[in-house]
Parts: sequence; structure tokens; C-alpha cells
Amino acid sequence: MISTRGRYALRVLIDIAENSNGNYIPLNDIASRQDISEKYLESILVLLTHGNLLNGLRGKGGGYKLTKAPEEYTMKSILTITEGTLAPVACLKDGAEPCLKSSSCKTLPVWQGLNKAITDYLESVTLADIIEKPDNYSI
Amino acid sequence: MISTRGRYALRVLIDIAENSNGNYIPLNDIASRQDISEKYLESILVLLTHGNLLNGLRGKGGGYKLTKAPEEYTMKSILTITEGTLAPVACLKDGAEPCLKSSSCKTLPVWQGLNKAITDYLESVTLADIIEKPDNYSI
DNA sequence: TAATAACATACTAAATAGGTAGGTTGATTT
DNA sequence: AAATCAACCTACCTATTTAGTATGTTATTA
Repeated sequence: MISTRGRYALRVLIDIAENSNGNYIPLNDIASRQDISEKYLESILVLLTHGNLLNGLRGKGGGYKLTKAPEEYTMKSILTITEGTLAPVACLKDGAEPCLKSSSCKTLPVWQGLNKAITDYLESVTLADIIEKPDNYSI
Repeated sequence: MISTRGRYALRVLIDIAENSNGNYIPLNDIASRQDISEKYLESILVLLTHGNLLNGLRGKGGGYKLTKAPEEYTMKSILTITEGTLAPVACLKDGAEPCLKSSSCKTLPVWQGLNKAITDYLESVTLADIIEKPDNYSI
């Protein structure tokens, strides 16, 4: 299950992508628009700025903005930063010590297949696919 | 992440499928072969018997056996019983109260897509795909 | 009736999730 | 230079879940 950290992170990025026009957006604005506790949101934005998904600026006029184009934010990159890992089992985590039984492990291929299914999907979707596309046509 | 409950359950089912020949296999045997605490394993087998994936028989000569053919055990059915739900977000759980914001929720399609990717994969793999296939040929 | 083995209930320690509280640093405006 | 604003940082808290352990009770068979 994806925790609130990951889900809120996604909502925040959508919010910033849709409401910023290159400007910094204060956490305050985001929190009230998204109806999420300011303080809790803060702890999530720390992860996103440390992971270089957001740029933070202090002081008056400060806030957060995206560091790159929406097309460059894959769902996988967003969720990996907030959830830590998306691997369904510990032995498939990045940098996991190789399991001694891996060659005889009958369940490993299943977990690898599941991991690939999840990863492939999450890499195929970007923030650009999700945000409001202003439709420039009438009737 | 799949918990030990789900991982052990899968190992148990593989173990029974490979070692039973229609006989009941006592938990004791499985626990020692799989090197899992007997008592903890017991709590997992309760889930599997209640979920009709295993048949338990008490007393001497008792133990557990499969209730159906290995082809009929999808990974999804096994993991759903042990993990409770595989839905990546609460609003996609079976029997979840419909979310009021679902029509305007921009993140919902992403979670639905992820859910489908996971579900499709786990339904495509069965216990029969995993167990040892005795190869009846020589050199 | 003795041994066997599933079934049932209760408890525990450690980790994680989801938050809250308060203070500090840096940028901007007055 | 001072006041304000807003990100940043550290520490704490509560409830739930995970991964077990312990102690029985019931049903079956030799």
C-alpha cells in the first residue's frame, strides 16, 4: 500500500505544476488548497527537496517550485523518494545484500516479475500525463 | 511490500504441492523443511484453511493438503488471503465506500492503472508455474 | 487411552505511520 | 536596521501493524 507520504507528494506536485507559473508557491497555499496539515506536509516536502524534485526558497516571496519539466517526473521517481523503496520483497531492494539462496529460490522469479510489472507501469506515467491540460478550443 | 505472511504462505503451498502425494502433511514437517517457526506458521495456515486454500485434518496422520489443483491457485488468491488487500490505495479496496471526490480526483487513474498492473500480473501466475516439474527424461 | 496434530486465544517487543510542537535560519520589504 | 515571512531543522507523541511466543483445547487414530 502506498502511504499518505507518497499520495500527498503526488498531490503536491500536481498542485505546484498547475498553480505555479514559474513562481515559488508557499507551503501554506498548497496545504490549504489540498487540505493537508501544514506541519505534516512540511516533512514530506523535505523529502522532495532533498531528492531534487522541488526547489525551496526561504523568506518573503519564497516557497517551492518544480526543478524540471513535468514530463521528467515519472511516478516511479516520485514514489521511490517518498516511500523509500517499491520492491515487493527485501531481497529486491536497491543495494540489498545478494541472497545466498537466490539460485534455488522458487519464489524469486515471481517477485521479480511483480517488481517489473510495478516498475514498468510507474515509469510509463509522468506528472505531465496527470496535470490539467488547458484545452484551447471551444464548443 | 509483501509481508512474511504472504511470502511464507507461498513457500508453504509450494512445499505441500511438491511433497504431498494426496497425503496430509503435518505442519511440523513443513516448518522444519522451510525453517520457519512452527507457532508462527500455524497462524498463517489458519488463514489459508479459512480461505479454503488448504484442508486441515487433526490427529495422528493429520496435517494439511491442497484443496484444488496447483493450476487453480493464482498468486493473487494466495496473497489476497494473507495480505488482506493488494490495492495500492484504500479507495480501491474491495467494498470500499465510494470516494466523493473520485470524479475530480486526478490521481485516481494512476492508482487504478497501478492496481491493474499488479492484479493482471498476479492473476497470470499460478502455483503450477512455480512448483518443481519432475522431468521424465534422461540425458 | 495415549499419542498426535490441528485449532484457539492471549500476550509481547519492535517497527512504522501519521502526525504535533517549537525553535532557527535566511530572504524580502518597510 | 527592523519586522515579517516562509523554509528548514530537531524532537517528540500515539495508534497500528508486524512478527513472533506461550499456553492451552479439541479431534483423530493406533
